[in-house]
Amino acid sequence: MEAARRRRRLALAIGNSLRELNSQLSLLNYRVGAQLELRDVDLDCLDLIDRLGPLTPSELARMAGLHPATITGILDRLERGGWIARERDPADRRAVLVRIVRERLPDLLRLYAGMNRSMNEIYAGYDESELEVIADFLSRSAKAGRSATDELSPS
Amino acid sequence: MEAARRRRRLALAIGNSLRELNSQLSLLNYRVGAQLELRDVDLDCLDLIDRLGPLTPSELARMAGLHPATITGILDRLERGGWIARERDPADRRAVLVRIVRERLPDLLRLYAGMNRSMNEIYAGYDESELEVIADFLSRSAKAGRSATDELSPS
DNA sequence: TACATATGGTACGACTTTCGTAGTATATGA
DNA sequence: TCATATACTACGAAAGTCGTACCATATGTA
Repeated sequence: MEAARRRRRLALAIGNSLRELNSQLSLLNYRVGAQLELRDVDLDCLDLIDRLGPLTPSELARMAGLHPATITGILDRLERGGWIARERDPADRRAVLVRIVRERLPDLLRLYAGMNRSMNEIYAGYDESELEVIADFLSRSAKAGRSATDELSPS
Repeated sequence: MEAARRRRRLALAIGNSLRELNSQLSLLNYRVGAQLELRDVDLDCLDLIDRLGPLTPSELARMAGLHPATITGILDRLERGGWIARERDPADRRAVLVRIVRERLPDLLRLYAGMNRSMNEIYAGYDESELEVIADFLSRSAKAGRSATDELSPS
């Protein structure tokens, strides 16, 4: 069947692009981190803190798959740079709540400005239904990534 | 304009999914690396070696944005695990050519099997023209990532 | 050819990061 | 009230990173 072969070829192309995109975004994060004197794992954590709101170091450790003591070091660096703040949890005074310092965010976004501009240009080339297909695909893929990761972890 | 707002919302959703996908794939790589007693940077390099064929440590250092001496350590780990082989370049006997050991690849792919299965299920939900849109989008995004990274590097 | 200079890779050592363990503070349950 | 569990971090050992130096080889010049 000719159609099946075309589909296989497309799936392969998607997989390769996904791999390369992942590789490029990792490298971009690495470079951004270097500019800010942060490690890429620091930026990963900062992203999680931004997306998942104020959370405790333990939760962050679980989400990032890192040892709690490692998180301490990462938070030390992020705090020293003024990217996050550590606050006591009023409900549980053993716990610490990590929150992002929003005033500092523009300094980070500035470094992603080039990427954002390019992405906006790319969006402009698609009509609304195509954008919906893309959004849907990415959302499903992210979910697939989450499941695959969970399967691998011995938790 | 209603349409413009819908487009903005879709662009935002795509950006968020992309961010989360990147985060998830990084985490997946990290977990896969842990299973193989490799660092995630090792896997990044292995991926580059796989995609860009046999290359020298210097080229790899440039592609990965790492110090040449760091590459030595990474290659040592990869070689010790049997993932790559170092060979003298017949054309330039100072140089070393790093090539991937294909026989060892299944051990790596096995760990990505869950992700691959999920992705295949996702592909199955789209028709051919939709897959083309997705492939095109990802390819452009990867290229955008490459440009954005190059802009940030002081090379 | 002979020599100076440039380049590729790695060994070495200083510095940093990571993570297992232990310790302190607080919470929970009997 | 006391025992136990949990949250976080300090500390130290082990590993990773990277600037420098070094050796081998290549390239350019006389």
